[in-house]
Amino acid sequence: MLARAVRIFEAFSPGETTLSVSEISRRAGLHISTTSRLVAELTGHGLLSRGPGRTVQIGLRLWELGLRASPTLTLRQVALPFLKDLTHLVGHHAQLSVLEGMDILFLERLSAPGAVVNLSRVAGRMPATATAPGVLLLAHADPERQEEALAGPLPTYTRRTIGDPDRLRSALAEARRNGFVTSPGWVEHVACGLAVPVREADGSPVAALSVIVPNDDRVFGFLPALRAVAMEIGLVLRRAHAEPDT
Amino acid sequence: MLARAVRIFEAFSPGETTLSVSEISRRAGLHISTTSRLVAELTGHGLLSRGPGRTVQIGLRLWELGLRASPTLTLRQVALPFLKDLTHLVGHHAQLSVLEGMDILFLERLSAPGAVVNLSRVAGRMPATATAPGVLLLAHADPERQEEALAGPLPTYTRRTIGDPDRLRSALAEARRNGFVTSPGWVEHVACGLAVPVREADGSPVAALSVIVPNDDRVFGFLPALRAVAMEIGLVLRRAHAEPDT
DNA sequence: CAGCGGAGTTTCATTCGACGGGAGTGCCCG
DNA sequence: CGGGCACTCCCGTCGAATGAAACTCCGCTG
Repeated sequence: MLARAVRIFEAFSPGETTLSVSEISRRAGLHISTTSRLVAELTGHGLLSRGPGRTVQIGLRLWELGLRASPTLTLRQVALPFLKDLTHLVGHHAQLSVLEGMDILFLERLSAPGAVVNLSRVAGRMPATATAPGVLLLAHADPERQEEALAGPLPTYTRRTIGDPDRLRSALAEARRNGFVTSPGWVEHVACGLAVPVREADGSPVAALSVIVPNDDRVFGFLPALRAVAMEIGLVLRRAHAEPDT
Repeated sequence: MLARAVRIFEAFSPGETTLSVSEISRRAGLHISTTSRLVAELTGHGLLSRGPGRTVQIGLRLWELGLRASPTLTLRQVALPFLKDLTHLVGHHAQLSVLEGMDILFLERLSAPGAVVNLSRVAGRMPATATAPGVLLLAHADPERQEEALAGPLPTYTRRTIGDPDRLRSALAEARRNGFVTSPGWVEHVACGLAVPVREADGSPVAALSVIVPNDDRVFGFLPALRAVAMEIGLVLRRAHAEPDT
């Protein structure tokens, strides 16, 4: 069954890339014989692969399929050089992310040496309401999704993370008004995020461009540059959309 | 069934990232009602997603799962800054690839503006025997895999691509002797590949580092730099392997 | 060295869910 | 307006997934 296979994949987390069969069966809540059989089958398709000893890891084929045809690829490809420049400019982290359910999903993240702490990872998730790009994208999402966020739990990292619905509501309104979001100390006391939207041809935000910098009063100084880069990425994106490939 | 789901994923190619349900059913050779049901189910899991109109595309979740825990991620992450430098140095393309079956699979590819033509893509495949990194990695693979390559068909791009087993055999031997492979005009007449191995702690090559440059007599001039970079990637890789994460 | 226990795979009867024919729905185009 | 197409839904049949249990292969321990 398909759902079981997905459960198996989800047993792997960014921290633990290799697991044993019994470990998988425990995490996925599957019978061990089922797990064994499914792992064998998935391995046959290259979606999983066996490492040294009895370990199992995600297979190259899954990576290949996921990357090959995803609409994400274009976005990432287009944004990469801009992110590079941005990283140099701010001297810390630059990241590109999209909204997935109630989480923010990081498509790409570049860091300069000696940058402030940053919990995000490429292909990693964080609760949308706890991050600058998350609040920004949520502010432009369907009203129903916003309601869901307001109704749901609001996980916090520090005392400054948005913890109650009222504060979230005003943060969303402010995000729409300003066109950007800052997250001073939301995740780490010493760090501050700054996020702006990357817009498609129709004006709807498809992704967030953000930087993580030290949490001091120089944060807003990066805003103009960030906006300019986001605008440019949008431009190139629309051009790439019009005439695919190269 | 699982095999069917994989067939569906494989219906998507790098060129065509969005398909209709009937198109998928045709390519995957599945009954349309089966396809419809499976697509719906896969969409539910986020492995596929529906675009505008009735189009279907690869879902973000597949990308996420594939990227999140793959051993590839470390390799790519480590190599990325080195590839960037290399791209600047040679002024054309730099790529990182691994051997998958009889194909070479490109993990990362960076290009300088105005570079020579290059058919490769990130997450794309090419026949191993037709490329420099492919022949290099094949030369260090199990003997049985080499035999399979020698026995199998040898697809060619130009008249200079390796087309017969004898030439392949001597190319493999030469690759082992030299520790590098050049591919003058194998894929495009005007371009030449140059590939060296990236080695693990035990000395076995895990990937190939290669550049694509114009097909003239300056090709060998890049060899020392390429070797130095490959060595350094291997070094960092071993360190990252010893103490995971950061 | 025998005996234990945990991990993994294989076997097999049961049953559950996938399959695909066919009907139904909405859409485009003549 | 009516035929054709793309897609989804429904449902009886049947095949394939499931999980208990048996079996194998370790490494440990008394």
